[in-house]
Amino acid sequence: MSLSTQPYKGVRDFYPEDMRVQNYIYGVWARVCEQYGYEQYSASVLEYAEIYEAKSGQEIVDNEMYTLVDKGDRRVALRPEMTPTVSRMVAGRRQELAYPVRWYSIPNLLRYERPQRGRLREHWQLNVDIFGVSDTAADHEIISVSDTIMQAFGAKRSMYEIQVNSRRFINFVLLEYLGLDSVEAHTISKLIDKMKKMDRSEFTASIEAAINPTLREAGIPAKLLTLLDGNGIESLPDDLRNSEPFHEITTLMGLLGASGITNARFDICLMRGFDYYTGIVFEVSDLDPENNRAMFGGGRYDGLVGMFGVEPVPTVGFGQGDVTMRLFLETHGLLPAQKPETELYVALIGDLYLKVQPLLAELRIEGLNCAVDMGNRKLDKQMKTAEKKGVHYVLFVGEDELASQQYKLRNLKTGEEKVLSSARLVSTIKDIRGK
RNA sequence: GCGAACUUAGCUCAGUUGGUUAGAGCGCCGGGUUGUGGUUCCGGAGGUCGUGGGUUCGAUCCCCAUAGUUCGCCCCA
Repeated sequence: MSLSTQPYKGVRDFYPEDMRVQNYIYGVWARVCEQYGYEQYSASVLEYAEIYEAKSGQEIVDNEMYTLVDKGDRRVALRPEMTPTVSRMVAGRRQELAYPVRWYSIPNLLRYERPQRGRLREHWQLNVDIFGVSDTAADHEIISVSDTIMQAFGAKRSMYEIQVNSRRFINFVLLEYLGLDSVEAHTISKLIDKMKKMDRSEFTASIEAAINPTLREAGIPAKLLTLLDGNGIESLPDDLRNSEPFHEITTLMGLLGASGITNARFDICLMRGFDYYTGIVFEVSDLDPENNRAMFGGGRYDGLVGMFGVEPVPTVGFGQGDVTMRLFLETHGLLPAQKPETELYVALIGDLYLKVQPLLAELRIEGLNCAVDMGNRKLDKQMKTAEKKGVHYVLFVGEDELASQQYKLRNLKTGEEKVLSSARLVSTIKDIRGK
């Protein structure tokens, strides 16, 4: 039987050219996070299955989680998200950490799903969280980080939009303002979440069906629909706009405006999938009609750390997946060409593998990444290899060059050749690096 | 988990209304005599037509199953 060369369903192989793109994305993520003072952490892909059962969306736990039983009968999961892990880690050291704790990580996450465009079974997801701050400033900083990341990737404000809402506000609207009970409110919030995908009559009917007859006759469904159809803060009734739960939205929008984030807007229909959000939620969407989708998002989840039996720690965070980010960059032509790490390919004229070693060592100590050809091959083959690898420079080394210590350097892009000493060679390539 | 489309060479795809040795372009390998690639010329390798069954004298083509990919639902990054 011959083995398949395909990777497991829904996961990717990263060949060197793919890895360059991944590293570019990870690099932008890490740089922006560190600019804001976030520190990197990591953890194992294996977790006790229980920690997801308390708080992740039930759908994920029931149908999409990779679980196994180990030899000690422990129920183990391959993590489907990072938030429970980081909450566990913070809970474990809650007394010794210096708050506010600002942490980021780029873990791989696994979910047993049907693979589709922008959605695989394994992806790498930037997770950025700030712990210990109840103030809206933390919500503002988290959204600023995600916006700065978009800017760092070269996105224009016309390419994406940031929707903002608040779970606390939505609960106030559904429970206090409309008078629903908590079961109805939960059903309604799930319906609102998929409103844009349903057709209008189906949505209206579902809303009516989810509300008890007394309230239905009191005109509550119509009141709700009017709210949902409203556009932005201005269309909200005064008693909602002036309500206490809405204050944090007003404050947050003010902070975002002051930061020059002009493409943020309040959206009463934004819900987010996870049940653990307790306050502000936000989502970043691609505005390109070719790729019109929610790319990533996050929000406040003040209750999660407390699930580990300790005092609660207020938290805001977001997660951004590599697959959707890459789709965004490709859709908008923002992915820069990636250069290979190897800068110099050393072609040997004659059986000089041993004799060239001192030169290679010198070049490497000086900081050049150089690969040497092997097997005493014909020169045209050696050059073809360099060209195919995308290496920009070839250095020709034969007996004469080793004797004179003057080497011929060829720029494969331009065809230009120079005869240089090793020191000049190093400075020549270093000069061009930045360009 | 549900519905649909697709799967022919390394890649992108033709093709056979079921019939002897299945094609193209690009790529790959070798050569054009010994120190120069990306252009050009010559030659070559490579496919049990996704896999497993069935129908048939005969299947890459028809039927069934299965795997993978893609699209939608669900859910979400």
